[in-house]
Amino acid sequence: MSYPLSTPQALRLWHHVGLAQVRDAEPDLSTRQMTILLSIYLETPPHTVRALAAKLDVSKPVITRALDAMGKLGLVTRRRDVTDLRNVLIQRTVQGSLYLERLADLVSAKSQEL
Amino acid sequence: MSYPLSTPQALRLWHHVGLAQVRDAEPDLSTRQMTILLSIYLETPPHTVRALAAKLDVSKPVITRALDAMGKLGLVTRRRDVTDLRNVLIQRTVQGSLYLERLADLVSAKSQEL
DNA sequence: AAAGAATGAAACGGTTCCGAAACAATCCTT
DNA sequence: AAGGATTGTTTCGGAACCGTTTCATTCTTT
Repeated sequence: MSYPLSTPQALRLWHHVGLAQVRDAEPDLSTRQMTILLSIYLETPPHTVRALAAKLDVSKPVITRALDAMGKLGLVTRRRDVTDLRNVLIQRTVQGSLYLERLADLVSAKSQEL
Repeated sequence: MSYPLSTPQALRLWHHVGLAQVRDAEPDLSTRQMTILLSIYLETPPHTVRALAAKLDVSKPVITRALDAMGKLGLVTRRRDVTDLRNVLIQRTVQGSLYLERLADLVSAKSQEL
């Protein structure tokens, strides 16, 4: 996969994936939440609130609240850092992995039908 | 572009695009709004509230409110149907085209860096 | 040990979104 | 012309999100 997507291909891909998400009425994550979730699962740990806030260029409360929401959905967990009790380490869950796997399958499948 | 994206490629693409959107602090559209916008611009007119609601499998007020929000941003316009005054025809705008063009460029560019 | 820095969470007020129901306007049928 | 159907909007109470500020806890420096 080294070919860039053309303009209409990119839009169609976004459209198809969006349609599937909206129709399936899944627990719809916001763009911010989704991006945070992907950062947690794609980049190497450890993940802290502060580091995520810096990477996304948002305030810390934004991260805290997103973690609250996604924690309620079982997509991430929090645990205090033993070496520095101020820190909170964000951890992945099986459910979160499955959620992103489904998203990836969706994107992958739709990218074929262009 | 006939190769399907692999699972990690798909997630990385979503991540990169999300990062760019979150950081640029654009007028962030929800998944629903974005999908509605894409439906309007990718599919052949005419577009009515009812037809969009049926296609996305959501209620009509969802469409109405999304159109309100996006209309305020100048991304779409509404006009009454002359042949049936009950209908509202949703129309594209220059600003909406530019918005989606930017999104497509973003996706296109990121799809290259995989 | 005390003062300051750093981390994450909570509080606050305001805005936006949601689903469901009720509504006004227009069309269609008879 | 009248009753019913259709279309899009509005209203209502409730929930979620936002930015900013404040707070509690923990670490670090002196």
